[in-house]
Amino acid sequence: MLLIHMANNQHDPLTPLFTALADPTRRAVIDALLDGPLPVSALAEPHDMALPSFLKHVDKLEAAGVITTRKEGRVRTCQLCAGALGPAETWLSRARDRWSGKLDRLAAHLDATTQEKKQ
Amino acid sequence: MLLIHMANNQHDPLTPLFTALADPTRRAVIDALLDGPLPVSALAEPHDMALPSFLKHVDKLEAAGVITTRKEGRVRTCQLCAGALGPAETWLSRARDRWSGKLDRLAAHLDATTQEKKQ
DNA sequence: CGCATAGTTAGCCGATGGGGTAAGTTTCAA
DNA sequence: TTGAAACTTACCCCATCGGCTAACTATGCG
Repeated sequence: MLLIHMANNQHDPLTPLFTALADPTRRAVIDALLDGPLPVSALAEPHDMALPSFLKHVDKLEAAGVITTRKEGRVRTCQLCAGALGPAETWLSRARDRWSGKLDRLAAHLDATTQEKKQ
Repeated sequence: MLLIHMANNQHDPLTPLFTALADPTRRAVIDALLDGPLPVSALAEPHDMALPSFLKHVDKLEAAGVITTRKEGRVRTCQLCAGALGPAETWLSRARDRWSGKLDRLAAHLDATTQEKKQ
């Protein structure tokens, strides 16, 4: 089936993307980076967590393509990837569109039924 | 800190929501339900998976508040909850807004700098 | 040089995730 | 009343997740 094929497709960006978003720490990191690039230590500071634990989140965000990092000297600076969240937003808005379309068709059907009964 | 407090907050709907979306099988279920309610067996049919395994996905979608189910006789019918995906879409669109706002401010700053150099 | 800073690597831990089987329950229909 | 259909429950399996500590590397600074 089509859906299954798509789901098994290696190029599906949605699973790692939604997985990246499914953690409060990682969402907070994204949130912090919306104001501009930051080094790992600055990102980690508000989180009551050991650095290696925090680094796993950073690595996961990078693996999901949500952020990029570059190292200058000792400092690893993290930056959001423009448009990285797009596929997630697109999937959700398409779902909403199909859903409201279905509600419209339901309304149309009810109208038609009402018309029939009036006849 | 504010972010930390929000993250620990029990009422955060985003983590279960994004978690629900972070699996291709569950996204396919949502997709199927966009055309209207369906019984579990009909939902499960296209997926090459044992029913108890599939049921776990249904349960997780229900726990995340994405779907509701009601049982009539032997048949458990699943239905999307209207607006359930809203918080996810809202979070993403707010992120996009802040991101583009930041780009606007950057552009403004570059403009100002250019003006200064011209003086 | 010597020491602090900023990451990194390696490995441990308990919990959860996504799959499976086997067997039980409830309902419908012949 | 018997049997199939449609779940449901109870368990097992192994991989991954999200946290930890300890020890290591590499860079900047006085």
